[in-house]
Amino acid sequence: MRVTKLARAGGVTAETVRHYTREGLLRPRRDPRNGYQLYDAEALGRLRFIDCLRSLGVGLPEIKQILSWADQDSPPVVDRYTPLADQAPRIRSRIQELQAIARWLDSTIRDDTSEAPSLRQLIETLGSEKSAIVSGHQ
Amino acid sequence: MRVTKLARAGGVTAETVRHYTREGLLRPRRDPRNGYQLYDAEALGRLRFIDCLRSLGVGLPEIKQILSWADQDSPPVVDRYTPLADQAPRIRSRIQELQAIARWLDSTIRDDTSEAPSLRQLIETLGSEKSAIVSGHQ
DNA sequence: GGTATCCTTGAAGCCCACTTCAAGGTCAAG
DNA sequence: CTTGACCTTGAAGTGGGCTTCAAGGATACC
Repeated sequence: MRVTKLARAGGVTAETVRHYTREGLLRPRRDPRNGYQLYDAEALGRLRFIDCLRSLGVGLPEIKQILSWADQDSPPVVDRYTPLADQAPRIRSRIQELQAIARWLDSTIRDDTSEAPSLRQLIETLGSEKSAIVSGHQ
Repeated sequence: MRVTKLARAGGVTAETVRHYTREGLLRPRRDPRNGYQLYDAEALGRLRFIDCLRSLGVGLPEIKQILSWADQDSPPVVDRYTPLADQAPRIRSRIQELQAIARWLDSTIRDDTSEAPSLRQLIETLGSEKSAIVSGHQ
């Protein structure tokens, strides 16, 4: 598929896909007839992977490195040293928090009787999940 | 608690907390003796809430508005019109994807026998989750 | 065969969430 | 009573991830 199609499938703009491609995070085939960039199914996986890591605050250069490990199916030993490893607890609490938000959205959106919890209550919940004390920055 | 303590609890830098405070997303009490900003437990919830929305690409002004609704416990009718509402599907697929990554990390980190799935396989998974076709940008 | 939509490139520009700076005041420990 | 770790402010600076621009070719539709 071409750039716009991939972009739509991945929920980003075509410009973003081009950007990742220029930066070498995506490596499309070329259509020899016109020089168009052609992305396969794996590219969508990469794109989603990139988007997830970005959402965790990982920078493009670091992501590029991780992807290059994937490309060469590098030794698992190295994997343990990945920037991902120390992200693990952060990812887990992020999941918890997003789930809390998703649950809240569910009840708020489809509960016409307005028996749903208030936004204030959701926020209170987020403050008291055991998972919060995950160092991270600095 | 004071700024640094909140920052650590929330997994961000003190500067970030100050920034949010300047922008009006957090509204701490003041210690009348010295002018220090004092944050209560709810502030942690707000901070985590902000961080989650940021990770979904929501901008600070929009988040500020959402928080102001929480402050005045605004009518649930309005809630349906929130920028959050159309984020719902995106949040759900993001959860799926993060879970896939977390599972992969689990098996990779603690599986010394290196029977764990490869990074390549994880990425493949991310490309074929039904959840991917969530419009989003632009 | 026009015209609207897509594609290419590198370079330049922009946005905005933070960071840093500068110039101080507070506080606890020793 | 000094050292070091914290806190305050507004203003200015930075970084990086996109976006846009400019100039041009390909494709697709009617």
